Amino acid sequence: MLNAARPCCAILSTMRNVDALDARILLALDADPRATTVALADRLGLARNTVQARLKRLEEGGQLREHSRRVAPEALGYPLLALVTMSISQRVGQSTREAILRIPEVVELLFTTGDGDLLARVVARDTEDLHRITNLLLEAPGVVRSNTTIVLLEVQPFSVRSLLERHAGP
Amino acid sequence: MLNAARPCCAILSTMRNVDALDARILLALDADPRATTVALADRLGLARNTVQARLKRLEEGGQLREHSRRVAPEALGYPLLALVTMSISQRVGQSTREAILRIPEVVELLFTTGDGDLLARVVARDTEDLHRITNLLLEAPGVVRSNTTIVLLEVQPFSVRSLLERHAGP
DNA sequence: GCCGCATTGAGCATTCTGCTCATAATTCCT
DNA sequence: AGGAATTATGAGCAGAATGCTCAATGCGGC
Repeated sequence: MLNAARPCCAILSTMRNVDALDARILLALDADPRATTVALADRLGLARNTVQARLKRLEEGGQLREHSRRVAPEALGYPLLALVTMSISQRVGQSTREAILRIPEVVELLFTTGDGDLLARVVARDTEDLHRITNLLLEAPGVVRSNTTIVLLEVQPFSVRSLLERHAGP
Repeated sequence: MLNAARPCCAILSTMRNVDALDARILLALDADPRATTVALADRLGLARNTVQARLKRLEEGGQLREHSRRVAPEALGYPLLALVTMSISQRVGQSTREAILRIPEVVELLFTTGDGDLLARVVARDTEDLHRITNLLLEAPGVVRSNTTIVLLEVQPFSVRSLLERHAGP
């Protein structure tokens, strides 16, 4: 898991983009994730073989990410969501990120521009739990400053449906 | 889609938490998202009926979110990822969030504590595209200030696998 | 016009699903 | 400990889906 890091753009070269048909299939899957290939083909007016081949390509081609993306952290007992920006003092080696990624409550970790160098998305059981986790973060080698922002409301949880809809065409 | 907003905690009351067995099933699904129920049952040493019932409950109980969470925006032609924090001047009504959510490139929208009131996760085709989108955001009613941070590297893309592993027990 | 690529339709053996029911095994409550 | 409720298991069965192959049919680029 520690070497899951990847530059945002390097993928583009290897990764074949999804076209309008792929987008339509993914949207149909969005409406009913457990739909069978046949059901999707019916709904979209496509041949079963087409949907089957497309889906296989999407899964094998890396356009689809891991399934745990769909699991709601609340359901695991972590109703609190926070964003922690951190500044790194020294040249950041593997050690810093490894230390941070060893914390299970860190569900996402990004290098960013701007005032902070690192942004961690953290889930917690409650505020006390969050305090414990931010302390853990500050103990990671090279982390000199941290700033915690609590998420009050997920107005729109992560979703690329709007992009898919645009991609799917009219 | 506009009314997908939900308080972080209200769910907990309705939502039955996933237990260790659920977590193991979800982890197995993570390893092979297209695995059949029978295959999962075999791998986990469970009865087919058990896995079938559990999965049905997870899907129907809201513990699993939409499928498009798994789609990589890069594959749709949006290699750039940015975080835009915004300050809201007036009492923010529906109009502000609706205006923002009408922008397809906004893939996530959060109300937060701290210096900004709103945080938008935005994907873009390139920096010029990002500039266009941030201007769109500033045109939304009530948005007075914005601060854009570019994501340089996704060290760890969103994943709750570590939480699942802890939940699954030893 | 020709070639490569994707879609389509068909067929077939195997596997899976959805469903029900009855029987253990667990957990929870008193 | 006793008993009840929930959960897991095993079996069975008709119908449906899958994985696979092959041949035919578009469709765009050169």
